[in-house]
Amino acid sequence: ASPSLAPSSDVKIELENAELWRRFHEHTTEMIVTKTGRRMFPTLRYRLSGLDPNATYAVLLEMESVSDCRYKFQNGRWVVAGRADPPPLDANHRQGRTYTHPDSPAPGRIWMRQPLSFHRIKLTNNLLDQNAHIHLSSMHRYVPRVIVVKLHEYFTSMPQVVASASFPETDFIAVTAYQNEKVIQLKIDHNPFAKGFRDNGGAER
Amino acid sequence: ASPSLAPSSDVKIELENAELWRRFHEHTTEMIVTKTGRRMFPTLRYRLSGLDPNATYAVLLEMESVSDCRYKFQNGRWVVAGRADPPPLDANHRQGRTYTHPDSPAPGRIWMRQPLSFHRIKLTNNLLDQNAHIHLSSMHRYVPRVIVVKLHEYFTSMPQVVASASFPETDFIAVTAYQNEKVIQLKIDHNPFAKGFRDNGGAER
DNA sequence: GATTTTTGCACCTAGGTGGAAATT
DNA sequence: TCAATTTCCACCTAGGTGCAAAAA
Repeated sequence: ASPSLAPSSDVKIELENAELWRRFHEHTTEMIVTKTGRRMFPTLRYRLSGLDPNATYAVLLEMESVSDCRYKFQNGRWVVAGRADPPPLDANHRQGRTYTHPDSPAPGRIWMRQPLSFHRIKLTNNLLDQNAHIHLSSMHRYVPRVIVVKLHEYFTSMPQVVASASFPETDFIAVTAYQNEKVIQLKIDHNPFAKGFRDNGGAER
Repeated sequence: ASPSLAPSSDVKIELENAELWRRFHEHTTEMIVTKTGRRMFPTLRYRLSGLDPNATYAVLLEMESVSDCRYKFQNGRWVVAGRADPPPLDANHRQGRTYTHPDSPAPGRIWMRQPLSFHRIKLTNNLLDQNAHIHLSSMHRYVPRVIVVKLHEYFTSMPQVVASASFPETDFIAVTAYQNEKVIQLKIDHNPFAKGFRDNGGAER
């Protein structure tokens, strides 16, 4: 139970709130993208272990394209609708799908102390957006990959990827408006910011 | 007007919102300290120039004790009330008066791009507070000092202080409740969060 | 037409104010 | 009694929701 110095191969990444993600995944998760950037719900939360408590790490999140297809929602189901659009490039000629966790860089001890949350991450469909948001194409599928990078005395030698993981239940389709009512209901039921849309259901008061 | 590579001695630190600070200073600035931590108003805002755009820096803020005295507010004035209490030590046996700007470490280019703000800093009188707040003693005087540290390849050699500055107009007395009505009025008039206490003054509704 | 995107909104969460009363 | 501190509060700022209508 006490933390120990482990070789890189023992670095472990776990999805903290996997159960909630599975409830969405069951109905095909949708995430809103907007011009100004929209947070994800559920939030991506991971637990790290096996890091060197005193070494310095950065943690990245990358949105990986899951298929070569474009999708549409038809007759209550998501179906393929042709080949994927080519990934658009931003002003810096990059795909802009990588996000650095704001606590980076930090010692392993800090990363392992408590689950790390990507709640501040924002998804956008606006290529001109410069606010470090993640650029995605609507109606395309993605899966988040978390990447742990060890920094060797910062810049003296190349950073080294010591672990990376993507969880199938966190796969989602980017949309500009929700398509599936079941997904909407799960968002309303579980996201505190959507409380205003909940039925009060019971005989309270 | 174009940024240039300057030797450390040309690093410049300016107080961004000096005029507002002077209006408070005129009446002796007071800052509230609480158990849970209270923000400062006015906010400390500085402008940096003359850094190496590509070198890595951290920016710190330290609260320096200004006098050996304890103060009290009597007959509408701040007067000396004996010798200062010894600075209490926190659980880590440190005075806990240094705050690292959350953007640290970052390249000089980033620090110079826009004024840097310490609006998230919180003052506390609670020694058990572990939330990286600044510990101060009520009824004592302090002046904030901003310190720019150059990080040489992170940990390979000692960090080097390349500049530091404290501005007399940012001097203040820590209090648990405001003493001077003029200071209260300036806070209410200028802090957006205190808008609820403003007289609507005009003939509006 | 039909589908996809944008905009403005009421309704929330989250948390920063000084006042006033209670406490130390 | 007095001075200093703590607690709770109404009233704000700031910004995250899905909805509905409008626009593309």
